[in-house]
Amino acid sequence: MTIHDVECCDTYQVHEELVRAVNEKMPGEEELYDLAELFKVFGDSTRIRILYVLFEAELCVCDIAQTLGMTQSAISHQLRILKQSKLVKSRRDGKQVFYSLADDHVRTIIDQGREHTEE
Amino acid sequence: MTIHDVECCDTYQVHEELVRAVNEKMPGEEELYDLAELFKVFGDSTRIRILYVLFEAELCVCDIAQTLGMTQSAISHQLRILKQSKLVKSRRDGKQVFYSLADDHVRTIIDQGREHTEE
DNA sequence: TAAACATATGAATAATTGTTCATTTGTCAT
DNA sequence: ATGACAAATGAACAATTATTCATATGTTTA
Repeated sequence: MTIHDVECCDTYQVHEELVRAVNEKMPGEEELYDLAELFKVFGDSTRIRILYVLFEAELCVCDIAQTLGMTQSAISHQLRILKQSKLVKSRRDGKQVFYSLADDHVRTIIDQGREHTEE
Repeated sequence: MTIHDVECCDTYQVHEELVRAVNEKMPGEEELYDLAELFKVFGDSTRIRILYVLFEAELCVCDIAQTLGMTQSAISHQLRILKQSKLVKSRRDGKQVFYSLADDHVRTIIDQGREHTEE
């Protein structure tokens, strides 16, 4: 019985090895937070729809809004969140700002999610 | 100019092909909703921590609660959400209920998320 | 410089969500 | 059956969040 053992379910069990393995592989608090934040970004259907649109082409805010039938403001707010998470990048061309996917993780993550939901 | 064209950014542009491609590849409303729901589940650090614990072993509710230093009720509520999303499965053994990962999508999705956040 | 347009942003509101507390349900041992 | 323990659940509260509206910023053209 060591200090790492856990009293649980009214019986003493030797959890030492488990607790060590978990602590070893569990990301630190900050990374866990960042990870949850990232998935939160995918956890909104408006943002997912924006990403699906950007799968097809680089588009300005106005085009995205029109394609999805939402207001410019709503889309702009969501694009800011997507950009902060580095899922999309932007490029200004005159009055317009064009958005595109930042990298291929976006597709992979969404594809994995779809694989899961389709089962 | 067809009915599918979009007036946007004060100029008429031919978006017909784009709109068609988007509509073709964009999942239906229900699947988009399910997809967002799935990612929402990953969008909470408590649930991610639970999944990391289950990466190591099948555990009862009480063990998970002790390992994470949270109440049985809080963990139970979250396990219900994880189970509804088919990310974990459960097995009763006497008074205890043991939880484990439902499939390997969980690891893949979390790994992809980590890859993105670590860049 | 002024007007017009595209985008960004702040405040407000409604809706959603995680945790706690109290209680219930299910199972085992006596 | 009764008491004890593990887990599940409902209600309540605090915190977070998506959209709307109004307005500000940045860019181009006249």
